[in-house]
Amino acid sequence: MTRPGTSSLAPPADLDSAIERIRSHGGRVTAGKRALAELLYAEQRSLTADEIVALLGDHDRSAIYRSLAQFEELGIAEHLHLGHGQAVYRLAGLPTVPVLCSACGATFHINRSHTRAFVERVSKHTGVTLDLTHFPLTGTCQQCAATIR
Amino acid sequence: MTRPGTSSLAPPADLDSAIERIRSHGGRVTAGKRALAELLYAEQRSLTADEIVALLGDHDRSAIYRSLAQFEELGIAEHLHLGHGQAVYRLAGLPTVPVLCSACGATFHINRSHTRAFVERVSKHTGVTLDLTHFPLTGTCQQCAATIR
DNA sequence: TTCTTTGCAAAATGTTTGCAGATAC
DNA sequence: GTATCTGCAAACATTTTGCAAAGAA
Repeated sequence: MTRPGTSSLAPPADLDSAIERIRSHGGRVTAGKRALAELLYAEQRSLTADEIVALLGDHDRSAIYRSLAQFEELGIAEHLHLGHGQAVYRLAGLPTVPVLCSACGATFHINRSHTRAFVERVSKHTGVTLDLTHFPLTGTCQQCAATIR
Repeated sequence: MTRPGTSSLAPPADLDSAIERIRSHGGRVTAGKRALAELLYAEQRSLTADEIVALLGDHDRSAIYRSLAQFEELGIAEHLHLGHGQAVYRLAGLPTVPVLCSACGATFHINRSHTRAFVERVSKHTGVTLDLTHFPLTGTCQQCAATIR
């Protein structure tokens, strides 16, 4: 299975370290991979494969998927599944937890600080170490909550 | 978009109420739907479409998907996405939150009581009303945590 | 009888794979 | 020079859709 969080490497500090990491692990730094890495560092947010294709312009999808897979192995990027449809990709180790609004479909982020006590409680009571960054949480955003009732 | 938690109906108390709900909303109670509902009530857990097909025996997949969709509209069932690949389906309103172990791939459940304070905190600070039952959380189970290090 | 549902086949969606030529190192 | 990468086409896995026949109320 393709598992999130498979890489044991710490997220690289910046774009240059990421590029260097590709090379030092036997990968070739191609124009496509460099553009992809630059995009992820520039955006600092979750992007669907479609968005990546659109933002990169003339690039092959399968090459992008392969580059993203390599980035994940190298601890540079990670992907999340938003449920129905597409996954999203982003830099590894961002300090936020993605939340999908089940009413309007928008994705937003809450700071990881909110999750700490919860993660500790679950760990203490159940032995399970949660990692809330690999799948989005689901909820209703403020606007939608207001609209619905 | 196919949204989780779309139904505003409370989960039916038992199988008979579920059956009655189908009928009272203009649905026909067929042998297939009855078998599916019985299965969900008997198992009280998340099942993949494959498992459902296997457990029900000779049933058409598209009919099962359509029945599950109807059950969701009626507030009888809900589905979750475990990421790569298949979704899982289960009765609506179960008092547990699914957790996917990112190391071994197993799905288990933690009691909803653990999530209450967290949900309140996020609501207060961000305005977002989390619903943690519609997507699994991700983490590492006790065995895997022990094995890995 | 009427409207819903089934079963089958085909489409749709998002991702993965095989392979030959191009490219980084 | 050689192993990795790209681009293309085809495969894949899961879910959805169209339609005619079957079935529930």
